[in-house]
Amino acid sequence: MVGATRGFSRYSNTPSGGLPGVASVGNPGPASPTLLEVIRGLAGSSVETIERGKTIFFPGDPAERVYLLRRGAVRLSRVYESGEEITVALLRENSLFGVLSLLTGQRSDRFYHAIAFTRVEMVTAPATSVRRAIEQDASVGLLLLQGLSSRILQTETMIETLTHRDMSSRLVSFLLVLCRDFGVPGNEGITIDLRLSHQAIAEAIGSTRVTITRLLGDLRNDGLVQIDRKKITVFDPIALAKRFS
Amino acid sequence: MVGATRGFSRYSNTPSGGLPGVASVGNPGPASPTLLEVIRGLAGSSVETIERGKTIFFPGDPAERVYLLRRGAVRLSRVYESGEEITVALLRENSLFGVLSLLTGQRSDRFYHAIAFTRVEMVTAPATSVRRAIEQDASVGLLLLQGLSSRILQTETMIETLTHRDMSSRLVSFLLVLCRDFGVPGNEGITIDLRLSHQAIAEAIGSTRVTITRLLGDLRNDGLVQIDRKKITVFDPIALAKRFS
DNA sequence: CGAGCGTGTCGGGCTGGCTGCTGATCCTGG
DNA sequence: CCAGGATCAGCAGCCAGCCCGACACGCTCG
Repeated sequence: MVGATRGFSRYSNTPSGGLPGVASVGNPGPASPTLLEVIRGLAGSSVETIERGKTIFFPGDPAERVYLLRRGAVRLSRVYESGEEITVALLRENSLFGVLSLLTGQRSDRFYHAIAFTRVEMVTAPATSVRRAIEQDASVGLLLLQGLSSRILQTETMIETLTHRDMSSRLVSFLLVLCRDFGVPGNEGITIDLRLSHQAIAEAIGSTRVTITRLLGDLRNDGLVQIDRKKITVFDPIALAKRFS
Repeated sequence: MVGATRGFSRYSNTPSGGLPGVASVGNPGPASPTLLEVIRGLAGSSVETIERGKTIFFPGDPAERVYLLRRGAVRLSRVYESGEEITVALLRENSLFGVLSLLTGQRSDRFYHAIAFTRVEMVTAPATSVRRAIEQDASVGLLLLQGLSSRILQTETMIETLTHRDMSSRLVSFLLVLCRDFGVPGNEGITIDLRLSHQAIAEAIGSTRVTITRLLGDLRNDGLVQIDRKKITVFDPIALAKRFS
């Protein structure tokens, strides 16, 4: 009951995928340029294509560029010496990342590992150019601000997901987040446009591969989701949301 | 071993409390104004003092103001119909919140509950004024951007905390975060300047009151922390970090 | 076509959530 | 300043959810 309302409101608030007003960061209006266009126009900017699985930056690399994801998904993760790896964020299109470099002028190094989770197209520019551009054209600052606000809201949603006590709720909540960020509507539900291994899901929600296999199996047996070649289709997000315990 | 290095590096990176360059958002230099001064100067801004436990905004309230926390701590939480409440963020001084209102012009409502966790002093201004100010003076945009970047890093640290699988690690990690954000050094360690009930901790890390009581008791018995009138003192953060499992 | 990764399954063991209760501490109003 | 209520802390016992380790099978991509 509780969970149902919870999940329902989350989903129903996002008919076009996103928190109210959040998804549309990239198109502030017909007249003004988009964030993408702005960044592409900066000194030292470049457009890059990265293959699935390749690293964008390593922990320890100097943080001097800002990135805007144009197409695909990027995984930000923390790697431990044990080899264990946890996912801190799965970035969707139009997400801004590498913002560490925007902080006070002093040098700092990346502490996350950014890898292309799918084939990725992104635009990148030196932080110094970005700062200069803001000083010259205030609307750039506003665009960036909107981009970052959107990131904060996404991250907070993820925190909500992670504070669920039982894994089943966590998984369901995570799937709904993925629908919001990576879902493409089809005639039999929403398909999450990512090739997700159970291991990858486990690393994102703090569980283990075996548990994810079991829980996903349960959801499938109950006719709530379908999995085909690592792509998950959620038949009915509202029904799925009822699975909150 | 793994955990030791992990915790150590986190703490040793933050001698003055904060990620590198993160804490100093409020003072970009002697010449330029601080974010605080800027916001206070905006049309429609006000300085407010809120007593511990009072609400700053409710879910459902229209999101039209931006807040900068000047003194004290604010808890952002999600309330469910069951009465259960989870903490999405514990904001420290100089944190910017209410950023939802900065997103695209369209109306939107708050979906979190913001309450004063301690007695709070904050500065607030209408989002429209903020937007106008950015257009007039680009350095305002830069300051806000730094504020938000800092928030993102904090939030991501919290996600890291929450993906630890065992509660003991989660608690330890959370205590270290609190030391970073609310710690005041004393002659026998770092004291977290918040009156935290076990329930409050549980709501922040997705556990239960009873478990927190037990784990905190263990830490105390092992001489790692001390608790006096709900204030927690961490004797040696580095030793505490060794408690990661 | 073979190697490697990903998926599905089983059992054993333990962590941690849940319930119920008691005593301590804090807060408030008379 | 005290009394009484409310919140908080601590303890124990029960039970299940989930981690761990191990193994077999299937898919996929070189």
